[in-house]
Amino acid sequence: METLSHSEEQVMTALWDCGKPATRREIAARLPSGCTWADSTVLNFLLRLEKKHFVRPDKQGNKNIYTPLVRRVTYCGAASAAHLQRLYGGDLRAMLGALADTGRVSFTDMERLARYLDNRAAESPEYDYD
Amino acid sequence: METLSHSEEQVMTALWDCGKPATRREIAARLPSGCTWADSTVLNFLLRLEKKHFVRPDKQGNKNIYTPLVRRVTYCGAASAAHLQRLYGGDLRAMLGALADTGRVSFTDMERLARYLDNRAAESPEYDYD
DNA sequence: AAATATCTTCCACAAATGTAAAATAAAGTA
DNA sequence: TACTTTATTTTACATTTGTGGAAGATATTT
Repeated sequence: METLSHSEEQVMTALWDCGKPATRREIAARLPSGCTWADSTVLNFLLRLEKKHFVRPDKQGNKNIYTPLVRRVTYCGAASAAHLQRLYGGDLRAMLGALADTGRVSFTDMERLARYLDNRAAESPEYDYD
Repeated sequence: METLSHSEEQVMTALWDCGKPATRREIAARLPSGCTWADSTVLNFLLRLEKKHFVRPDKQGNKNIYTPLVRRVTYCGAASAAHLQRLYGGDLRAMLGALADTGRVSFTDMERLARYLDNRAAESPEYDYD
């Protein structure tokens, strides 16, 4: 799969967050609060995402409605797998440990996660492929 | 913290993997197997890492011995937190789900992880900061 | 010492990225 | 219809990244 820059990822994330095809204004509204990009900057990223076949713009009058062409879980899964490989050699526990140490992922989060994984384990034998 | 490019991250990862200060040859030997970088490419990345204060080269005769100046867990934790925020709005479960769906992280891995988290929860009350 | 092999640093250059102004087009409005 | 607003597309340009050759410095061998 084609790769995205961090900025492009943020725009895709905003679009995915919209939950349905969206205009550039709706997308911009979902960008992280601190974001100060000019209108044309956002539009330009959308152009580049179109070139990379990540979105399709549909003309509605003079406006564009953007539809994601890649599923979030597909792209993000691949990106996270690459990240995991590059930084931790694929060791998931190492990543979780590093995240915990930042303090930005709390013990409570981890606990919830553990419960989630336990459930997933119990209910989803289809993931047993190794 | 200063940010690194993917290539620079790979070089840092290789250095961290060495477990101790290392020469550029030792570092290069730890790069992912498929890597075809020319010698001067690796050296150049090390130069850039030096500019960014991620490594310190100590001359040993004409050779350089490179020492990491940033702890792996520090950099990787921050990088992963940023990744998590950018792609999943900070939702760790979403990331784990996406990873599981790639098939590159197996159910067994997840199970092991769940046990690890449970233990961490039991043994490390110092992580209870929220 | 001369020749040879190693190392590192400097330079170069194309491609990608971040950022946005200028140009163009379409739509709404006085 | 002429003016104003809003959208999109083009173009621009500095910075960073990926990649490695050329040049300079040090050591090793004959």
